[in-house]
Amino acid sequence: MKTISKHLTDSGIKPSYQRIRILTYLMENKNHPTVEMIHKELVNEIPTLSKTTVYNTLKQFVEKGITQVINIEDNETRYDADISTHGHFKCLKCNKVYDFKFDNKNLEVSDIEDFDFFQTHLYIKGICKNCKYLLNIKN
Amino acid sequence: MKTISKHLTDSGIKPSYQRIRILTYLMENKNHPTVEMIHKELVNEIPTLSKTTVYNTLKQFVEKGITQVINIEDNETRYDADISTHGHFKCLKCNKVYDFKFDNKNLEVSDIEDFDFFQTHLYIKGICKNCKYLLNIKN
DNA sequence: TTATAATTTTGTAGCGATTTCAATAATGTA
DNA sequence: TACATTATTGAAATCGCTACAAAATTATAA
Ligand SMILES: [Mn+2]
Ligand SMILES: [Mn+2]
Ligand SMILES: [Zn+2]
Ligand SMILES: [Zn+2]
Repeated sequence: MKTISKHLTDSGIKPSYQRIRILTYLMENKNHPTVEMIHKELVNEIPTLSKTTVYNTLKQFVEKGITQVINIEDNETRYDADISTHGHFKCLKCNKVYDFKFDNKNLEVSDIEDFDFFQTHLYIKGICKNCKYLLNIKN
Repeated sequence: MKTISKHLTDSGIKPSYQRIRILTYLMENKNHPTVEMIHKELVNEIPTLSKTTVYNTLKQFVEKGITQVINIEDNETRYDADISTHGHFKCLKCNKVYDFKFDNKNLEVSDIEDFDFFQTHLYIKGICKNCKYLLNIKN
C-alpha cells in the first residue's frame, strides 16, 4: 500500500510495518473499531503484535491528526481514520456505529458565541433502519 | 427539599437520604461532575457515604431518565441532571464544561433519515471566552 | 561490512475507574 | 415485636489504559 505509507510520512510518522497495518485496517474497515477489535483482527496476521503497540500507534495517529476518537459510549473508545466533520449514530439494538453527514456551518448555537471551536462531535443514539425493519417482521 | 423527593418518587425511585443528597448536589451544582467529584463533596457531610452508592445511584438515575451521561472525554464520565437537549462545550485550557443551546429541530442530517433518534449529544471542544481573554493579557 | 546509536516494538507491572458480591444496616409489613 | 424487603457499604475483582524497561529493528558512521 503505497498510499498508506505516504499518508504516514506526510503526517510525520515513520511508516513501520505495524503502523501501516493498523492504518490500513482503519481505512478499509470503517466500523469505528476499539483497540480490542483492531488487535483481535490483526493479531491473526501479525502474531507478535502487542496491544501496547496498538495503543501507542493510535495515540500517535490522534496526536498527528490522522485519526479521531469517538466517545459515543463511556465504556468504549472507538477510532476513526475519517477525520472529516461527520456525525455518528449508534444503534442501541445491533450496536453498529453509522456515519452521517451534518451541516456544521449552519449549526446554530447560542451562549458560546465568542468561544474558539477546535472539534465538534455530534452523536446520536437510537434504532437503525435495519433493526426497525426486523422488529416489524417479528410483530 | 420536598421537590427533590417528589422528583424521585415521580420517577419510580424511593427517596432515600443518599439519593436525595446526590440529586440535590446534581441540581444545585450544574458543573457536570464526575463520580469522584460528587463523592468527594458529599462525603464531608455524609462521612459513611460509599463510592459504590454514588455509582449505583447515578446508574439508577440514568436508567430512570432523570440524569444524562456526558461523554465528552474518554477518560472521564460526567453526569447532568438537566436532561433537556443541550450541547456541552469543554474548554481545553480550564477544563470547564459549559452548557449551550442548539436548535435540535433544524439540525440537518443525511444518510440516517429513517432511523429512530432517542438521544442527541453535541460536544464541542475548544477555548472558552475567559481563557481567550487571559491569554491576550499575557501577550 | 561492522560497530554503534536511535527508534520501535513488546511484555509485564501498575494504576484508576467501574463492577461484583456478600455482609450489614435500614425500612416496611403483619 | 418478628420477619421480609430493600438499600448501603466496603472489599475484592475486573477492565481499559499507561509506564517502563528489555528486546528487536532500523538508521548512521567508520
Ligand atoms: Mn465515522
Ligand atoms: Mn449540561
Ligand atoms: Zn441496528
Ligand atoms: Zn477556559
